[in-house]
Amino acid sequence: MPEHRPALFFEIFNEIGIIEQLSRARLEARLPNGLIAPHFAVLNRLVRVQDGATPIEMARAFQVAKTSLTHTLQGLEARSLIEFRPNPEDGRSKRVWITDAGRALREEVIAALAGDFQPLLAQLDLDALADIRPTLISLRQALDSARNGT
Amino acid sequence: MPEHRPALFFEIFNEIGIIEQLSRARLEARLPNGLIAPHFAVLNRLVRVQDGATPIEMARAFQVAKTSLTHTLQGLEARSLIEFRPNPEDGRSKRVWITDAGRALREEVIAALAGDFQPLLAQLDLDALADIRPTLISLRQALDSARNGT
DNA sequence: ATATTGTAGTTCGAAATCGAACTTTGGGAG
DNA sequence: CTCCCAAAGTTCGATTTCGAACTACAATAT
Repeated sequence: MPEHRPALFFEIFNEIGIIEQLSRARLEARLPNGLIAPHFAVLNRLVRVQDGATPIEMARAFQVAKTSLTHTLQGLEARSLIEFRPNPEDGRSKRVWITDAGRALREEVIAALAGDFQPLLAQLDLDALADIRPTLISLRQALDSARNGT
Repeated sequence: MPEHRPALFFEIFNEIGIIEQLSRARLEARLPNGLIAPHFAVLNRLVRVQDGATPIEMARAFQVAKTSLTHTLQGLEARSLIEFRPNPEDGRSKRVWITDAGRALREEVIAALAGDFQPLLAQLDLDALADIRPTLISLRQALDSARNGT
């Protein structure tokens, strides 16, 4: 059987797809009203990576169309979870800042999720979970760099 | 620092989310016209798991709303990649069968993807990739069973 | 200086997804 | 047999996502 290797890729990507779907469903179950995963991803990135980022930077980081991000940001701004300020260095662009309400919401959601994941700790081998992290990072980097032609 | 563990979950889910996005983009780059990942997922399941499955079975397997699957199946049927037949055992339901054209398309896409992933083989440790498979399966199962109250 | 080309962001129309409501059929309870 | 509730699937309206076209500003070339 010469084609074991492609099958491995498919199986891994298949499992990853299912896990993504289930974990996203859990996240969205903890978000209020009309907020979904992409809204949370924006708040999270502003806190963890860069507050004051431009929309185009985030669209590239998330690999989504910039029009999709426009819509997501409008939803967050309408709820006063972020605010826009002009970019003094470039008249074309804005910068996005998280508000106190945005920070508070993010904290609440993370606390709720930590509780949700508590039962999983009993079922899972945490060392094994920690062990797969470097391989996932390598896989992500390989997919990401190949996208740019490396 | 008492809160290392939740952070591990978040990092893992974050990497998995990015990998899912990048791999989905690669798949969709190989699909014709108006077909996207969910269409391919249906063809794949009919071949690998069960040809002649009912729509409701697939909706549950994919964890999507049944209305979404209705729409996906309509797109596949319009292109003659699947066909519906009545279910003799239950007048309410249909059964879904893949056509020869559907099988052929799936084969072509898989062959193209195998070529796309070829360069990744050089960058990745395949043994490490094989090693994370059982842990991913455990994680998926833990998320899945907890959904049903286990 | 001025013209050309490129970039940030929005608007618009099409397709995808979902929840709610509805239709049709199955499976009991009496 | 009839009535009632559950399940399979569709339709409908709202939200999300995307690509194409557009506006406004920046950067570069000549």
